[in-house]
Amino acid sequence: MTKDIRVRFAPSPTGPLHIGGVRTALFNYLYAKKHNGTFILRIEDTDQNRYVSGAENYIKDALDWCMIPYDEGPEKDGGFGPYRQSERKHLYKTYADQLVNDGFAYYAFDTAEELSSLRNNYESDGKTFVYNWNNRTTLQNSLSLSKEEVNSKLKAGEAYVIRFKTPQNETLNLTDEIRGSIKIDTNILDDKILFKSDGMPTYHLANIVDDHLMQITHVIRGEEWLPSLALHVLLYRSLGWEAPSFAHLPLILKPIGKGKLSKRDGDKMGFPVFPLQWQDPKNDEISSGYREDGYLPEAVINMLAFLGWNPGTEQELFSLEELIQEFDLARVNKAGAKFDPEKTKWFQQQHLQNTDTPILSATFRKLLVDKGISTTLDIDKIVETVKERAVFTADLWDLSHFFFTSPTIYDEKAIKKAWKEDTPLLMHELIRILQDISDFSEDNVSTIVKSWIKGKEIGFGKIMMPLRIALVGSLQGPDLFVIASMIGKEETILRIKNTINNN
RNA sequence: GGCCCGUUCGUCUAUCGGCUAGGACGCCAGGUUUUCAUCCUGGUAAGAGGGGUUCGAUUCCCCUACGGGCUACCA
Repeated sequence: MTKDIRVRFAPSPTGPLHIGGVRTALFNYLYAKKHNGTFILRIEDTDQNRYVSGAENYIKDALDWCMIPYDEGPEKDGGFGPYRQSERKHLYKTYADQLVNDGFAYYAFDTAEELSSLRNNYESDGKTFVYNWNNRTTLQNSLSLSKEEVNSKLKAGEAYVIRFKTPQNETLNLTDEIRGSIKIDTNILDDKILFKSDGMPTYHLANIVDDHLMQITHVIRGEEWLPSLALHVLLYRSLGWEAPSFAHLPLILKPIGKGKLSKRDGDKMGFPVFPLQWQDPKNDEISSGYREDGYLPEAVINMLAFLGWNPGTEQELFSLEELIQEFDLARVNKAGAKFDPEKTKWFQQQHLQNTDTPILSATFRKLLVDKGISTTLDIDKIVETVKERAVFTADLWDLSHFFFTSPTIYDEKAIKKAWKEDTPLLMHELIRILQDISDFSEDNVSTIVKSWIKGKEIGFGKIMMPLRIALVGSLQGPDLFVIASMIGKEETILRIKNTINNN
């Protein structure tokens, strides 16, 4: 029996999850589900200074809205909890100590100030300070100090960190599922801090310990972690553990300009970078979200899936189920992908068209209630006739308001174009024709009005355009006879009269 | 600066040595819709540059250029 696949999404609650994070979660989820595995949410809250309240709930809500539920996570224990690193605090020290005892790590007493002034000195010389084999014996640590000195410092309660003692003169042959093999010379690595002086582990230690304890088989994360891969693999080895497989996802880049997509880009460039709207607890600033902007989660995940992955066929529209079926790490690209708001809109439009009318009607009914509109009209039919020109559900109102309310303002350009001197006379004549129609079904009205126009030997536009202005208020919208039939004879005639009086 | 990763139409991408380089978004044109949108049809547009390897390179290797990431007691 092969080992069960277990993957994890491990965000840190420092703010709202942005779409890059959602994509990482999605790929983990797709991989897990494709292989009947387990998808785990782990909250990496080891940095107390950057903790933002509400962020964890945001992450959960976002995953929920995006339809990527986790099998294990906070409040959802699968036997590997707890799932917040702050609640696992007691675990990490043991492993840090083990590494020290086994000679793979050491205590360091250099203060943050000392190190930062060292960095500044190096920088002014045009060099970069790296804490590693090259200078570790000249700094304040258990490698340079005598055993007695170290013990007395420790006993005195002096602040210390635990650093990894990177092995020397070794070429590591690392494997990434997406990029293949990567060779790294250990001499260029620095002695990363594993355990901070505040008693918390750094990402590097906590991550390895938790992935091991939680029996993670595949680590799928963003490319920004690629430089840490060597350290992580070394850590597994030093702890005597088998390392999982690694896959580093290409980054999502800004649509225009340079660099990776950042949290600030969204509202600056006019599109959301967050799945859900977010209000910053510090300054109450609001950042827009895909959900609030009217996007369907189906569209968002479809778009996200295609940022860095493709099925190799020409199919672009996918349901979640289909994505699970087709997903394959081997088909993930290596290069970063620029985010495209236009294509995102297209995905949305396509998914909205693929949404069944009753589902759209349900949200539309709520929208009507919010607008204080009560109606006896057939909402399903209205949605059906108007749907094909909508991109967002909110568009439904703009495309159908004239079914519910008479026009009060008329589009100026439309009037100029279609409301001529002889129009009022023709409209009065039309009213008389309409008055005599007893069966006001769209087919019947259409037949009668059209034959009347033909009989008059004038262009259709002479009648149809003014009529459209009367019923809609502008030269837009679906078939006129559908509208007339739905609002009924009286309302139709009333609107024509109103228009005559107003123009 | 150092290290690592990457590089096909403007953008997302297909191609796993044989290419008239395919699709999608966008854009442009035409058609349908006596309106608008949708929709349909067509068009536009690409292998960063230079060396190899090979009968043959977009595909393999090297160099350069460019892009991206990392370089914190942040993740």
